Amino acid sequence: MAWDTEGTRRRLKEAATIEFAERGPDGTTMARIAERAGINKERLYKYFGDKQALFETVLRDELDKLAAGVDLPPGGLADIGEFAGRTFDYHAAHPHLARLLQWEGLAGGPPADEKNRTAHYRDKVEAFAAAQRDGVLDDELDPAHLAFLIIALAAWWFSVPQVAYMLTGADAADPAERARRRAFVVRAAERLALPSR
Amino acid sequence: MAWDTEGTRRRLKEAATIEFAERGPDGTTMARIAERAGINKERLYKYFGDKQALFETVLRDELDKLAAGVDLPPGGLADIGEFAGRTFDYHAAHPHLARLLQWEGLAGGPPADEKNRTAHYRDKVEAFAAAQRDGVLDDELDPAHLAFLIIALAAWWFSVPQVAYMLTGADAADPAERARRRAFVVRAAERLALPSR
DNA sequence: GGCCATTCCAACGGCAACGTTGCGGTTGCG
DNA sequence: CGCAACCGCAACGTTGCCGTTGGAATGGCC
Repeated sequence: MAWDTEGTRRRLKEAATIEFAERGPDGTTMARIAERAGINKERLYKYFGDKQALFETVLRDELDKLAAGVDLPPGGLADIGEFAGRTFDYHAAHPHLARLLQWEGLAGGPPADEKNRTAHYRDKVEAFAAAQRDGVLDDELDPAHLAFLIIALAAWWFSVPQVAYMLTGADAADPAERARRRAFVVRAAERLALPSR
Repeated sequence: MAWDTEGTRRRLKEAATIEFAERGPDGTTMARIAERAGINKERLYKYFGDKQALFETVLRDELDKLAAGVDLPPGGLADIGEFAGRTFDYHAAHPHLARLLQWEGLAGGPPADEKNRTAHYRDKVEAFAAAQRDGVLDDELDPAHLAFLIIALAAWWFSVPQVAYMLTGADAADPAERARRRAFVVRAAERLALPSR
């Protein structure tokens, strides 16, 4: 077998992503990550340093993927409902992310990769503000707060799934229910952000 | 000093609530809880059994307090904005609760005290449905989904505070910012749920 | 072949946490 | 008074994890 250091690194990181998302930083053990990856534990330390550093690497990577994975819809923010729907879809397809973000929020401490993320969010807020100036979004709303709550509509389902289950009585894994939830998110975003009719 | 078994029980539970909310089930140690309460660790086991049982007791208690703490506003659900605002206020005043709910959600597993909570939520959904029949809320929206997202508007801030900070650039502890956020939540709930103008 | 980087493996020391136990002292109560 | 329940304290055995280390095997490269 040829050397494949990049593959080893990737396999370790994927295993770490799954384990961290599932059990959180405290509940995860380095031994389990290595076991899942089928690679010796000692490699983890050579590649990523200690557990804290590994967690931050994982989180940063997943955030990069999110930024790359949710584009603005064709119509731009005028199609705010579709933007919210796509964010919902991304979370549904990548449940890791919401969980990692929550572990981070619960851990307290300063956010990982703060500078890049802040810059990214500033761009997003600016896009909302521009859409307001263009009149496609209601301009009476603070753009940062608005962007934050649009994300809330899409992400909250995955944040407290047990509450969603008890309220709706429906299984989140059921495609029909997921479609209903997505449609609701789309309409909610439109009612929230579009100019008053 | 007279016996005060109810007092020691309460002090242990309060300490456990703080520790669990802060560090989560995994990060919390029984010794720390006992230390915070100023009571010997051994008492914890006599009163509450093991760590898992203690966590469930704490969570159930906090949920009871929430149910008792957020009433409907005077105008009922016609004043949907105020209802959302009060939910926001409750979370701001009791940051424990949102954190405990998240730890529970992340832990997976079946929800604690499921039967009572489901019944409670069913009542809430029924109240939303009744308000729709009365025409004070838009009747095109599924009441369970609507109730869920109204909660999202109020609670999301406390779920990922690090994201709120990076997006708004404002300190959540600042009273002015909190007032702005609350006002925004009120308006958002109204736009979401009131009949189309 | 000679050299080096990568990988695996097994084991280690150190430490922190869980849950339990034994014992002596204290309080209520019949 | 006598007994049972409550409480504090210290220590215990066990388990599990972290992060490291020494050594050996393997694959690439000159």
